[in-house]
Amino acid sequence: MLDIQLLRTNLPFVAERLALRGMTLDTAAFEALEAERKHLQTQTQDMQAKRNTLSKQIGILKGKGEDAAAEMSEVAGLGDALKAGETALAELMPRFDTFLAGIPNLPHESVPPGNDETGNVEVLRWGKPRAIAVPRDHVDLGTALGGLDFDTAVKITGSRFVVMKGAIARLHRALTQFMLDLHTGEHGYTEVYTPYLVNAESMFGTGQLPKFEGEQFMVPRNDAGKLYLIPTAEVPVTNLVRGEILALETLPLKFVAHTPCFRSEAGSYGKDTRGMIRQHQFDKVELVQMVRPDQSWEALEELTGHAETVLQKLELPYRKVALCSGDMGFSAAKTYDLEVWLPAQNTYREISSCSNFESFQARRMQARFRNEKNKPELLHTLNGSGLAVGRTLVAVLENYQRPDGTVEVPAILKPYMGGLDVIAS
RNA sequence: GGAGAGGUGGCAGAGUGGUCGAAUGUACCUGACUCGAAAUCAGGCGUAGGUGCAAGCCUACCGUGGGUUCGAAUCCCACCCUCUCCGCCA
Repeated sequence: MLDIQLLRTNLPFVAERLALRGMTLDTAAFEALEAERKHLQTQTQDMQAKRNTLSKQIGILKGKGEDAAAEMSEVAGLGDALKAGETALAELMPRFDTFLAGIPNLPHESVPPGNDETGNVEVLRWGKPRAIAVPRDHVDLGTALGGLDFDTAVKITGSRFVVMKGAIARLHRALTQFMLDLHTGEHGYTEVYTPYLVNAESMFGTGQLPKFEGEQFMVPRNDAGKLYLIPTAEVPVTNLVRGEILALETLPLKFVAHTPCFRSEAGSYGKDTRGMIRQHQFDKVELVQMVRPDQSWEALEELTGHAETVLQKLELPYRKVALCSGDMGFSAAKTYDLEVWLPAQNTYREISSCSNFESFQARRMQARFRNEKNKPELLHTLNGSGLAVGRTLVAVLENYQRPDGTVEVPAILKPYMGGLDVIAS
């Protein structure tokens, strides 16, 4: 959520930055809402103040045993207008809030302008793709090795799920373990285990609600609420600090969590229908930081570097891309994507997305810290995949394949694989 | 699933219709005393929003949502959550 004061004081600036995202801010609608709000609020608050004063006088008079009829009739005269004002305000504010909650974050100055993914800017390339004469894709490799089974997943659930077996299931677990150990051991993150079902407030806090409810798996629960399967660990982990006021010396907070992620709309456009690239359920190791505002840009570079380290240690070629203004997610001020080399697709594919949200999520969550002046101030939040485990598995299978269809185990993973060198059927 | 207790400020804990945004304690901040510290004493100390150049003033908030009333933390209704015990259970 943007700072309401920014819209009030500098609406043209906000509209201009949003236009970079391809979003047209309805400034006339905002100005109309704001005018109505201002009028209703001041008018209603004046009446409330009057009522409060009179009611206090009535209390004092009655306490002394004196007659309060004059005050009683005066406050009675307020009755209808006051109620009408309160009702109108109660009707207006949710509309105001919905309008505000539906506005995406402003892109940072350093974000390259652009309308879609073609405007993204490559920042660096790391590693050199291995020469593979006729690369097979992970579906062929994994199925032949008996470790990936899409047909059985269709039987027990439906499309866009997978069953893993044997050494490949273990490889999947090894990748997870390796990533968690790296981030906790070398990058200073604290491991957390969180719920995989969250309430609507948490989904609102990180920006998935109200705009993207259709992309979520929702679980009906009771009349008062429903729960959502997390689309990313970002949701429960960032919400750890929702409604909190943290002490300055506890910052920065750095958390890493391994969770499954559930996305309902993944693949609804018929993209990546084959294989594990786009699934309704996938595992991810997520990095989350809560930092002081003056340190968040430094933190984005650092956090992205932590994700890159995973790829480097796995010796997987990748490139780092700065997303352009039109391709960023709703809540982000700036995003780097890491794209891993997939030989069978002969291209780089997204495997991590690292973003600085500045105060956008913190404002929705009222997540603050006490600054040097002892005043509550909004935190900045960041997160990034470190990495998406399913896609990392795909990358390992495809990049480490051998001509005979077996797959070499990356050196760094061997301890996690019981010393296994090669995955064969 | 059954029975009971309870949700008030960072924490603890008063408050059952009227100057209550809320006593008191504790934590924290400032000052005094001290060579310094502890102890002690004095003062300060919620959040969000509105309005104003500012000082300030105003509104809302005592789990959530309704209701009664001139006036609700306090009374009524519904819901949510937490804790304890029993049952069931990985």
